[in-house]
Amino acid sequence: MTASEVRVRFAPSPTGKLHIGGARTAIYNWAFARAMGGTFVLRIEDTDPTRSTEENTQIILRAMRWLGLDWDEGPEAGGEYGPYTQTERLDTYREALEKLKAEGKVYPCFCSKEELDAKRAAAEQNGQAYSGYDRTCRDIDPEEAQRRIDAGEEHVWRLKVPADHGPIEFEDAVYGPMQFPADVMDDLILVRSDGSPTYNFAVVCDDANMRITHVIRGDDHLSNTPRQILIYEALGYPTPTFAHLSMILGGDGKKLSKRHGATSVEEYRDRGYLPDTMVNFLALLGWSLDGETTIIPRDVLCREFSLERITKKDAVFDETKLNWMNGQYIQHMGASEWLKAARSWLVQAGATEAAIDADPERFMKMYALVAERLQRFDELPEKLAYLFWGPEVTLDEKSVKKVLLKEGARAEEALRAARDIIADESIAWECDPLQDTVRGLCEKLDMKAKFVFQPIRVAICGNMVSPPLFESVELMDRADVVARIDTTLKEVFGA
RNA sequence: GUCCCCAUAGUCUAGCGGUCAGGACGCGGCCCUUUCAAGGCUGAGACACGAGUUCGAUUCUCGUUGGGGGCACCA
Repeated sequence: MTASEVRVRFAPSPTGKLHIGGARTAIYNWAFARAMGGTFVLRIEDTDPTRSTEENTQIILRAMRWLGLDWDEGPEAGGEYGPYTQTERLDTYREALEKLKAEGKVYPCFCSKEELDAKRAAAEQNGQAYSGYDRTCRDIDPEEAQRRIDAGEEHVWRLKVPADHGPIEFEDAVYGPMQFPADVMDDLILVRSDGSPTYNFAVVCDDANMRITHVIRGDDHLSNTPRQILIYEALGYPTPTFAHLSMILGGDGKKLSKRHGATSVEEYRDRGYLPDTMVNFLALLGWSLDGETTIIPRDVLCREFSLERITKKDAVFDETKLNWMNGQYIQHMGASEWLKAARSWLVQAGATEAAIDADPERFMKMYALVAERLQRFDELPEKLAYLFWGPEVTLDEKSVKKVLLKEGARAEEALRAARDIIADESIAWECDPLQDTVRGLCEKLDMKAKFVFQPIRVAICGNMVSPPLFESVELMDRADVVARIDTTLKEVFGA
């Protein structure tokens, strides 16, 4: 490893599913690592035992894999800086604490959470700003402190922020120069009374020990950064480059939450969005290639991604555009890829697994029917169900009225003539010959194509709106199609 | 309350002192057409406001307004 190698990490806490915002953070880290020829580390931050679960960890890993965000180091992948789960790194935090104790950079604090809450509440009552911990325990005599610890008194360990510390400055790769007055930094807790590390402490230890060079994370951590820099300084570690990402908001401009509908990656997967779509779309929420290009395949993203082109502004997650983009990806994915992705939805439409396995060619032809008509795969079952009706047909009442029963139209006449063409075994059971013959029929009857094709469509597909007619017919069984027309003729016109 | 951040059409964005303020989604119209789509052409639509700096501000500075985030023994 060279000293200049880029190392980034995505560090979700397994307290829920992989959120849209988290996914984008992951994508940026991943894309940046790839673009820089660096290393992408995945780390599980499970120091909150009350909210972290193994199940959530698995859900997150699954979502990452589904998105195609492969990590070079992390759970299951291993790596020389492991383990990659915080609860397995507790000894490293203990070590760091011991080091700080030895150097007198931390002190035990015996104030209870209740006391502190009360102080905070009182300050707010009096209309005063609560300016952090009042440092009551900072000046307790070390020997007395040790006596109280030995006596088993409950305590946390706080960072002794140097009294003469000037403003904390750093250069954010997205926001530019940042400056925070040091006096607003209180002596934050590093280790809880149960001995577990707090988030800020654990992150700094891990990022330093894992040699992370660029911390790319959500905007909500911007105010945490000066605190963390204080910890880096106390520990004597070099600070990484920070890059903070603006938030992703819901349509109402508020933070994305359950109220806005789907918020997790797996929900989007279940509604029939493609991973390529999600990566492309999320990448563009706060980053642009050139301001012009909107379809950006992952290999291009991995080549061109740069921190410089990340936006500072919060972005609203607009599902309309996501739908459009997914449609674009479906349109260009090709038949065999499509069949893989569409499989479960085809089964919902009425196909059987066995039928798909027996004749994949036939099913791949269905791609042409919907390639330009699908935005999400969950639209597929309804759109293609008619292909699997066999000899049955379910007639849409409105379509029957408008197309077959419209006054003055010669729908019945056209349909009966078409029925004989379709039933004619001498005409090959293929789209073109069938379609051409029906076109000829239009001329013979001196009717506009529309008035001939639409009745046929309704009789076979049950609806005046459907994918291309004879391309569909070709994929069905001749006897079935004829049976459907006969049924329609009987139900609509009698006889 | 306090600290920090942000501000180009409904949405995602380009712009980095002089542009007809560009692209994409969505919306309207036209073309194509056996339906629906897709596609092509086309139209409407934006620099939050107010002061500066400057020959000239969307762009630089300050303020106002609006929005967002942090201020935990959560991450």
